[in-house]
Amino acid sequence: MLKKLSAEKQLEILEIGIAEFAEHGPAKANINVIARNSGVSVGVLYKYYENKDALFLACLRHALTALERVISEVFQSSDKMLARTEKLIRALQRSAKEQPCYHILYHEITAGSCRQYASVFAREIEEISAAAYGALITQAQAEGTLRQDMDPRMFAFFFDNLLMMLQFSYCCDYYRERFEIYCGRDALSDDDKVASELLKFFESAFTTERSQIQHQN
Amino acid sequence: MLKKLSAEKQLEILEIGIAEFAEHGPAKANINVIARNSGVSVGVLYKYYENKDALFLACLRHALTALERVISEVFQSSDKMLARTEKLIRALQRSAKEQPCYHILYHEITAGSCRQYASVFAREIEEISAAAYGALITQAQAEGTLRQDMDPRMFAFFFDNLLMMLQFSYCCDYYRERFEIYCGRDALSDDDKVASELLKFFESAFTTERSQIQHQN
Amino acid sequence: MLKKLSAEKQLEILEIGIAEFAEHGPAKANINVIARNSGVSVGVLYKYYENKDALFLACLRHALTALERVISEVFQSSDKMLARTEKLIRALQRSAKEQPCYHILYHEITAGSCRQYASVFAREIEEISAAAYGALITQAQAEGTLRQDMDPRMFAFFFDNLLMMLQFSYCCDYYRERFEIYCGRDALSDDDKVASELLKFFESAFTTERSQIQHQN
Amino acid sequence: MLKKLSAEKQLEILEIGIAEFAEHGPAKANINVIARNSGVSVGVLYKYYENKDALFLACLRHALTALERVISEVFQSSDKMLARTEKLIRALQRSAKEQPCYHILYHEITAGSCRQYASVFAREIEEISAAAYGALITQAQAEGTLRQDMDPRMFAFFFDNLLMMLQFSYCCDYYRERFEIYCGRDALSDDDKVASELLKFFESAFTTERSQIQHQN
DNA sequence: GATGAATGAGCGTTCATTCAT
DNA sequence: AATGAATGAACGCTCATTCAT
Repeated sequence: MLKKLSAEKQLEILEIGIAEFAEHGPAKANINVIARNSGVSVGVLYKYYENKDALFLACLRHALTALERVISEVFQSSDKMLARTEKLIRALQRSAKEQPCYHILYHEITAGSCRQYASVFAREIEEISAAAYGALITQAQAEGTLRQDMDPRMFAFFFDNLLMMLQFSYCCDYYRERFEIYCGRDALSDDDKVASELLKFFESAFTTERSQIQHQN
Repeated sequence: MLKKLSAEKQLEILEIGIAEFAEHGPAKANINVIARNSGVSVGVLYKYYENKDALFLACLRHALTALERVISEVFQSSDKMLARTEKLIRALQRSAKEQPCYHILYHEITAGSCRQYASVFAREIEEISAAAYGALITQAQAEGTLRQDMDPRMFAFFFDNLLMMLQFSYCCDYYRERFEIYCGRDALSDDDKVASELLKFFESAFTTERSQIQHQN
Repeated sequence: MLKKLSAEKQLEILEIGIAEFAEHGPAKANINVIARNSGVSVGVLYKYYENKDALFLACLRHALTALERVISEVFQSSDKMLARTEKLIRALQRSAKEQPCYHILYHEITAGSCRQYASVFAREIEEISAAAYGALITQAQAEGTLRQDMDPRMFAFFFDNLLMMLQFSYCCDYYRERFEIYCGRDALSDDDKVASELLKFFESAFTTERSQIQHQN
Repeated sequence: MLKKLSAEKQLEILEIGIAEFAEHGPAKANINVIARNSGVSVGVLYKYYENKDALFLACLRHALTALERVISEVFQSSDKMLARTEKLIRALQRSAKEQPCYHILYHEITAGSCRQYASVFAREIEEISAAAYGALITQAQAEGTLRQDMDPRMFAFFFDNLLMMLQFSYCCDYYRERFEIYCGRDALSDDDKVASELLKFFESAFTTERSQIQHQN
């Protein structure tokens, strides 16, 4: 369906759309505003996207693709679990600050206004990371670098929960505010501190069992 | 706010409102539907609540008060850290299943459509739990039941992150779907398993440091 | 669904609607104009009629009911065929001049823009008159006041064709123009002449057969 | 009007336009669809036709010219009134089945959406046939093959009314449905029956007067 | 000249809010 | 005070028309 609109224009529409949808949510976002801000007419929007919903989904997909790229880059490396985790944390911190709207939009799918897409998108998005994390963790357990006594899938789940909350804490208004309340006004800027603290939190979870066994002896 | 409507009616309005706002999100929720379902006229709604926003906030406050009660009940006890954590997990599991809309509404504040209330509500809601968790953790560190090498506020933050994600995973469509993807179709019903796994994850974080020091030796 | 709007207001909306739909056709008729001209808000229109289509159908039904009344009044009488036909012609002439829009709307159903309702409305409207005319004609044949050698249904069909064209010729712009071209500028005002000529045309069709048989002898 | 487009292309545009206008009515017909289906750009359409209206009128004129040809072919012959009438009926039946859209378009001018062209087109189209029929009838009366006691113009009018309704009954959805209701499901296919019955109806009108005089004696 | 992407006025429809009863 | 009918601004979407290429 996309044909002639210059690639940059297409991208601009998506970027503007992402900003609008992220700012007001899919329900309150205004198609006419997106058109105006993109410097195109509504007609163009409707030439390329069947309706508001379709445009929203296109914005979403664009944002998610970018986020996936961030994650998958980290997964290219052959680092050990902890090193990789640190890279992941750093990448999310950077990305959430550089492209907050992408992460906000990701968060938006979890809200009620997107209820209709919930199951479709959950499968599309989370299945990938669930599999990646699950595999990583199973492998780590096999190598003995991760405690043996936890369900790897649940471990992956808690692991990703912390990462999701981390990214949202850098860009979603409410979570950012909460972040400051919990960790102090500087938390948002002191990425090193946050990264190292989260890493410590993870680290213990990774390695405790053996030590606990020692401890019990 | 006037005071003539019977207490039950007021409550009913709030309950119905919570259901409607939770189902459709604040933007798409329909005031006229709330009135009809509550068995009152829109006129009454506007007598008691200045506008849709005000009604939403009232519903929100009602839901949050109930959630706070759940938490604070757990905090009444003088249990040790781990025991208390388990109680918290169990309470959240139960509450998220019994009153999903309350939790959904809580989640809704974090979405873009509520951007305007973000900072106000974050303070109102999170300051309490942040303080409670922070105090608990500081105390636990003092007592030696919690590792010393972590920032207590950050620790509280990660701790609460996991609990928030837990509650959302039981009632918000997207998170529930994701929960199943990560942990399997039975995760939603096997509360014991989830509770024990999350507890293990926490436990290690609580106690690792000493053992790691041992480990380093 | 109709509940509180005063009966007169309801009627006014229908009348204004009929005028608007008759003037511009269903596709070009403007809901906001109908609302404005009726002295109500669009909201009211949409409270009583689900959408433009539903309003159009309501207008149509209103007009058709009035037209049916005109016809059925003529059919109350126990006149002979010819007398009744004359009454019918006169009634249609009068009605088409007094309430042109009703007839125009009836004509509108036959146009392409109403294609979707064609079969439903044809059954609803024409079945009644087809049956009435058919019965009348069969009876007339039995009584010997009508030629025997014609299919009564086809006879009824041609009979009604002439009456339909007659009514349209008094109110639909094109047909009126055509009427004048065929019959002269005065035709539109000289109802007596038109009635008597049409009657003569019918009369011969009613009674020819016997005489033709005589003729053939 | 420019003259560069190949004659075939011009014709194709008109044919496609006729189909589109006939199917959806002038108001809902879509210029862009006509362009696409014709294999030309909208730009070309607007080069040759000032606007949608002009294109519609061109389609109309094309359709009407074809219909006139059908009629005028019948009028070439030097048949007697009845024979000629039969030929006319047959020609209309055939044409209405072979090129339904042409007849549908003709019918469309009579609808409200074409109100603006009513008088112009009525003159253009009906004056010719009115004159032809009028002359024919006057001549027939002079020859004594037609009853003397009727206004020839009115006679021509009723005569044409029946023919118009006949052609519409073969192609316009509503009229076709009505045709079946009046004359049975087979009427549409049994052209012979319809032609003969209509001819009988006419025949009597042509010749009644004398026989009635005889009858009165 | 031909193209068809782009335009944007215009309309159908919704629903938060008001106010006459 | 309570009602709920009525309001009308606002927004999604269409498509006749234009114009840069």
